[in-house]
Amino acid sequence: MPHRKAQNLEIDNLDIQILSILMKNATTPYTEIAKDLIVSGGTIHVRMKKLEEMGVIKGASLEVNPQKLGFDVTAFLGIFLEKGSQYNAAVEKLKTVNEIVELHYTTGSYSIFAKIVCHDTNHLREVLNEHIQSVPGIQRTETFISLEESIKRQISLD
Amino acid sequence: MPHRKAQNLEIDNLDIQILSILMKNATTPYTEIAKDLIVSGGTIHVRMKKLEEMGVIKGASLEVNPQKLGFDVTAFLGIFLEKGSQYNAAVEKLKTVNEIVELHYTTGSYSIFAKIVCHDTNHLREVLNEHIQSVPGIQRTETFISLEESIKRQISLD
DNA sequence: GTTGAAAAGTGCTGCGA
DNA sequence: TCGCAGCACTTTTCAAC
Repeated sequence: MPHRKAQNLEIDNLDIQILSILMKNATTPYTEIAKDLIVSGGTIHVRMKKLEEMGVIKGASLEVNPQKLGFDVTAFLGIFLEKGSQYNAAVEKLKTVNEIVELHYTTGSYSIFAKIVCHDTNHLREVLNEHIQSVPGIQRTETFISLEESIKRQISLD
Repeated sequence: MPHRKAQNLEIDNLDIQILSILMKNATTPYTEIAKDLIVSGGTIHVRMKKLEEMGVIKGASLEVNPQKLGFDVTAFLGIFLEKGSQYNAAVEKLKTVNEIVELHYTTGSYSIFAKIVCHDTNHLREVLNEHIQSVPGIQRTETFISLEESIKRQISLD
């Protein structure tokens, strides 16, 4: 097996600054970032490639406004499992429920914590009754409907 | 005031298909989308501009892996307020807490529901004690630490 | 509203320091 | 390892359908 190509796998201050700019606006041109940070465009490119290889960058995604697309109800679900060992099987079932956008295995009162986006309250009730509470192992759920999303942002690297 | 420029402000099937592709990978070139949907590149551009003006598209953001940047602890907080009327004042204070990435005004047991990302459990405790529980109007909080994020995706438009 | 091509700008790949 | 310059590609614009 050949020796792995030596390369710097640490994240330095320049990397952090690049990420910080792109996390606010992923469409910022490399040339503009380069100008701001007083380095060449090629350097930005090399750093981005390194960060991608390291797995720091998972990709870029388009942020849409769900309400404008007819998704008016965002809710959080606390899910109780009969036994913790049923987690993996339950998650596999829940992955097929498209309305679930986020799902965590958590400490505290609930076993599973999920975020769900639906068209309206009827749609929410339908998903809860027909697709979630029917999953084997799921005992009961508690629903928290979001009336207002006041903060939505990325982690700050500063 | 001049007459507003007439333009189609409805979202049709083509718009949905464009959004669907870009929500999976925001870096897909317009030319490739155009080829897939059998329209010209110019059309994709016009539609995207319309969707931006309509506020359907909020922007594009880089997805990073928080763990690789030293953020190992994700948690959800259920926050109890003394009075619901203190919501706005409390949110203003909480906006200054950088570790909070998402905050909702919810129905159910809690008044406020927040998602928080920290370096480690000590950092989490510090933020809770010093920056959150000290906010006027906040009575107490319940913490759910995420041990595993099993689902993280966007809403499906299909 | 859509098309197709031209113009402007960006991303990528060597070579040199 | 970084910076510069040329090439390939994408985005953007615009006249015409």
